[in-house]
Amino acid sequence: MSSNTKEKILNTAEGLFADRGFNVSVREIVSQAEVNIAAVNYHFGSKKDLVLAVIERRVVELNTRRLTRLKKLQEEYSSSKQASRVIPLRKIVQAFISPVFQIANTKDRHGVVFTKMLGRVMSNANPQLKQQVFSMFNEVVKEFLLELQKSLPHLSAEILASRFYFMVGAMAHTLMNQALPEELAKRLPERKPQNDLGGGRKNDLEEELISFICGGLNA
Amino acid sequence: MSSNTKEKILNTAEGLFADRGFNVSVREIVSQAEVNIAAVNYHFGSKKDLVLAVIERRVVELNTRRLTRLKKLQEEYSSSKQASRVIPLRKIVQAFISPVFQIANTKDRHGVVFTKMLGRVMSNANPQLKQQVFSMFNEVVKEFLLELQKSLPHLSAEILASRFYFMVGAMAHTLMNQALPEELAKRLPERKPQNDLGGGRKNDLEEELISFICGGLNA
DNA sequence: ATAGTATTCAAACAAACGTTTGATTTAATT
DNA sequence: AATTAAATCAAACGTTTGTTTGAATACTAT
Repeated sequence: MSSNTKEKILNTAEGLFADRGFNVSVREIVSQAEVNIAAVNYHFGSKKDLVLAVIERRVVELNTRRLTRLKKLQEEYSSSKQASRVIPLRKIVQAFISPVFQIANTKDRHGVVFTKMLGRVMSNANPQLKQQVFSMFNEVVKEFLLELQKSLPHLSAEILASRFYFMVGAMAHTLMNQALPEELAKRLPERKPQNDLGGGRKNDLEEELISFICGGLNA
Repeated sequence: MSSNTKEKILNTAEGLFADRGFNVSVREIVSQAEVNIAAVNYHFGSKKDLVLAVIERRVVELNTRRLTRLKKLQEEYSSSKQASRVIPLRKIVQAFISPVFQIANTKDRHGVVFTKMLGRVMSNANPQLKQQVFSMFNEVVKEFLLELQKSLPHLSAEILASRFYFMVGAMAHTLMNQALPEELAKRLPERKPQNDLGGGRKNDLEEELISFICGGLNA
């Protein structure tokens, strides 16, 4: 069995990137991972390549999850049994958004770390890194845009692209700071709780985000 | 008349922060501003304080613009002549979003710079900076949340806070990279142009964003 | 004009950065 | 057991970072 130094670095770096952005020093990473300072350059070549490796590991998983769900929807709604061959908007949005929260909830503690890091990626300043990461999402974005276009035929390509972009923005911002909405709520006077009887409403951020996006997409 | 060194630093720093984030070096700022390296610490104390000064200068202006528009709406709709005393949702959202684009369009070249920098602030990693900047928005957020609550009385405080948060996310992401939507549109097959006759539709990002947000808020 | 304050300047500071080195230890191969 | 390759280590490399210094210049007030 090979050493676990490489994975220790990947996991530790991911956690630090999530919390403090990609400007954490190599020294801090190796210190928390309890490995030697030279290990990063030995195993990854450079810090830049480490950043890419950390991101790519999760993006690959996210891409397959998203595409799998989309393919399943496509098969389901292309069957002749269905009255309409168009996939409902909410289903598409769910296929795009849910995998992110799935990874966050089902995995170990690294899950929520991933979502925060992903949010950091989407709003990063470095144009090089941005370009490289965006290219990782290329195929998925193309597939979802084409499918969204079928469900929203009244929208022009430009407007649909803009709204897709707003969707990504709302998602990225939500991923990056999941504690803020609760703080904001404190500034408002309390309302009578609704659906607290038998509904069992989860009131989680995921469903809220999906509803918001669907409302925005077919505004 | 006092020297313009201080303002040269503020303007140059703002442009660099917008393009490349807040990690640009002091040396690069003073080099582009054509002032001495010691000027930053002399006029602002530290780089951190420079960052805050750059941000605060614009946030103050944005806050007053937003609150002015909101107050005007409140007066307008609290007058007894109006049938309903509730401000329409879109008016509130416009009062929140439009000032950002106003500054971007009416000012000189620094306008669009400001919007990009503001987007960087909203999705910044540094928790200290985030805290300080968010406190600058405290009053405005409170005022708008209270007014939104009147226009969306069926939403609980938590859900409204979440959606307000989504709105800020979509806006911040849009401000940070205004070129991306057009690139996304290229990936879609072209549609027949609509409303190209007499409508004179501007099809600008601002109206699109507002529509998206309104759709999301009352989903 | 003179004194005093405010500003600018070249130079240097210590600290932190990513990376490299060469020796040493561990693991795999023959 | 001997040989080769892989991995880890302490130490140092050369840059870049934000900041400070003290002298020189510009401005203001008397």
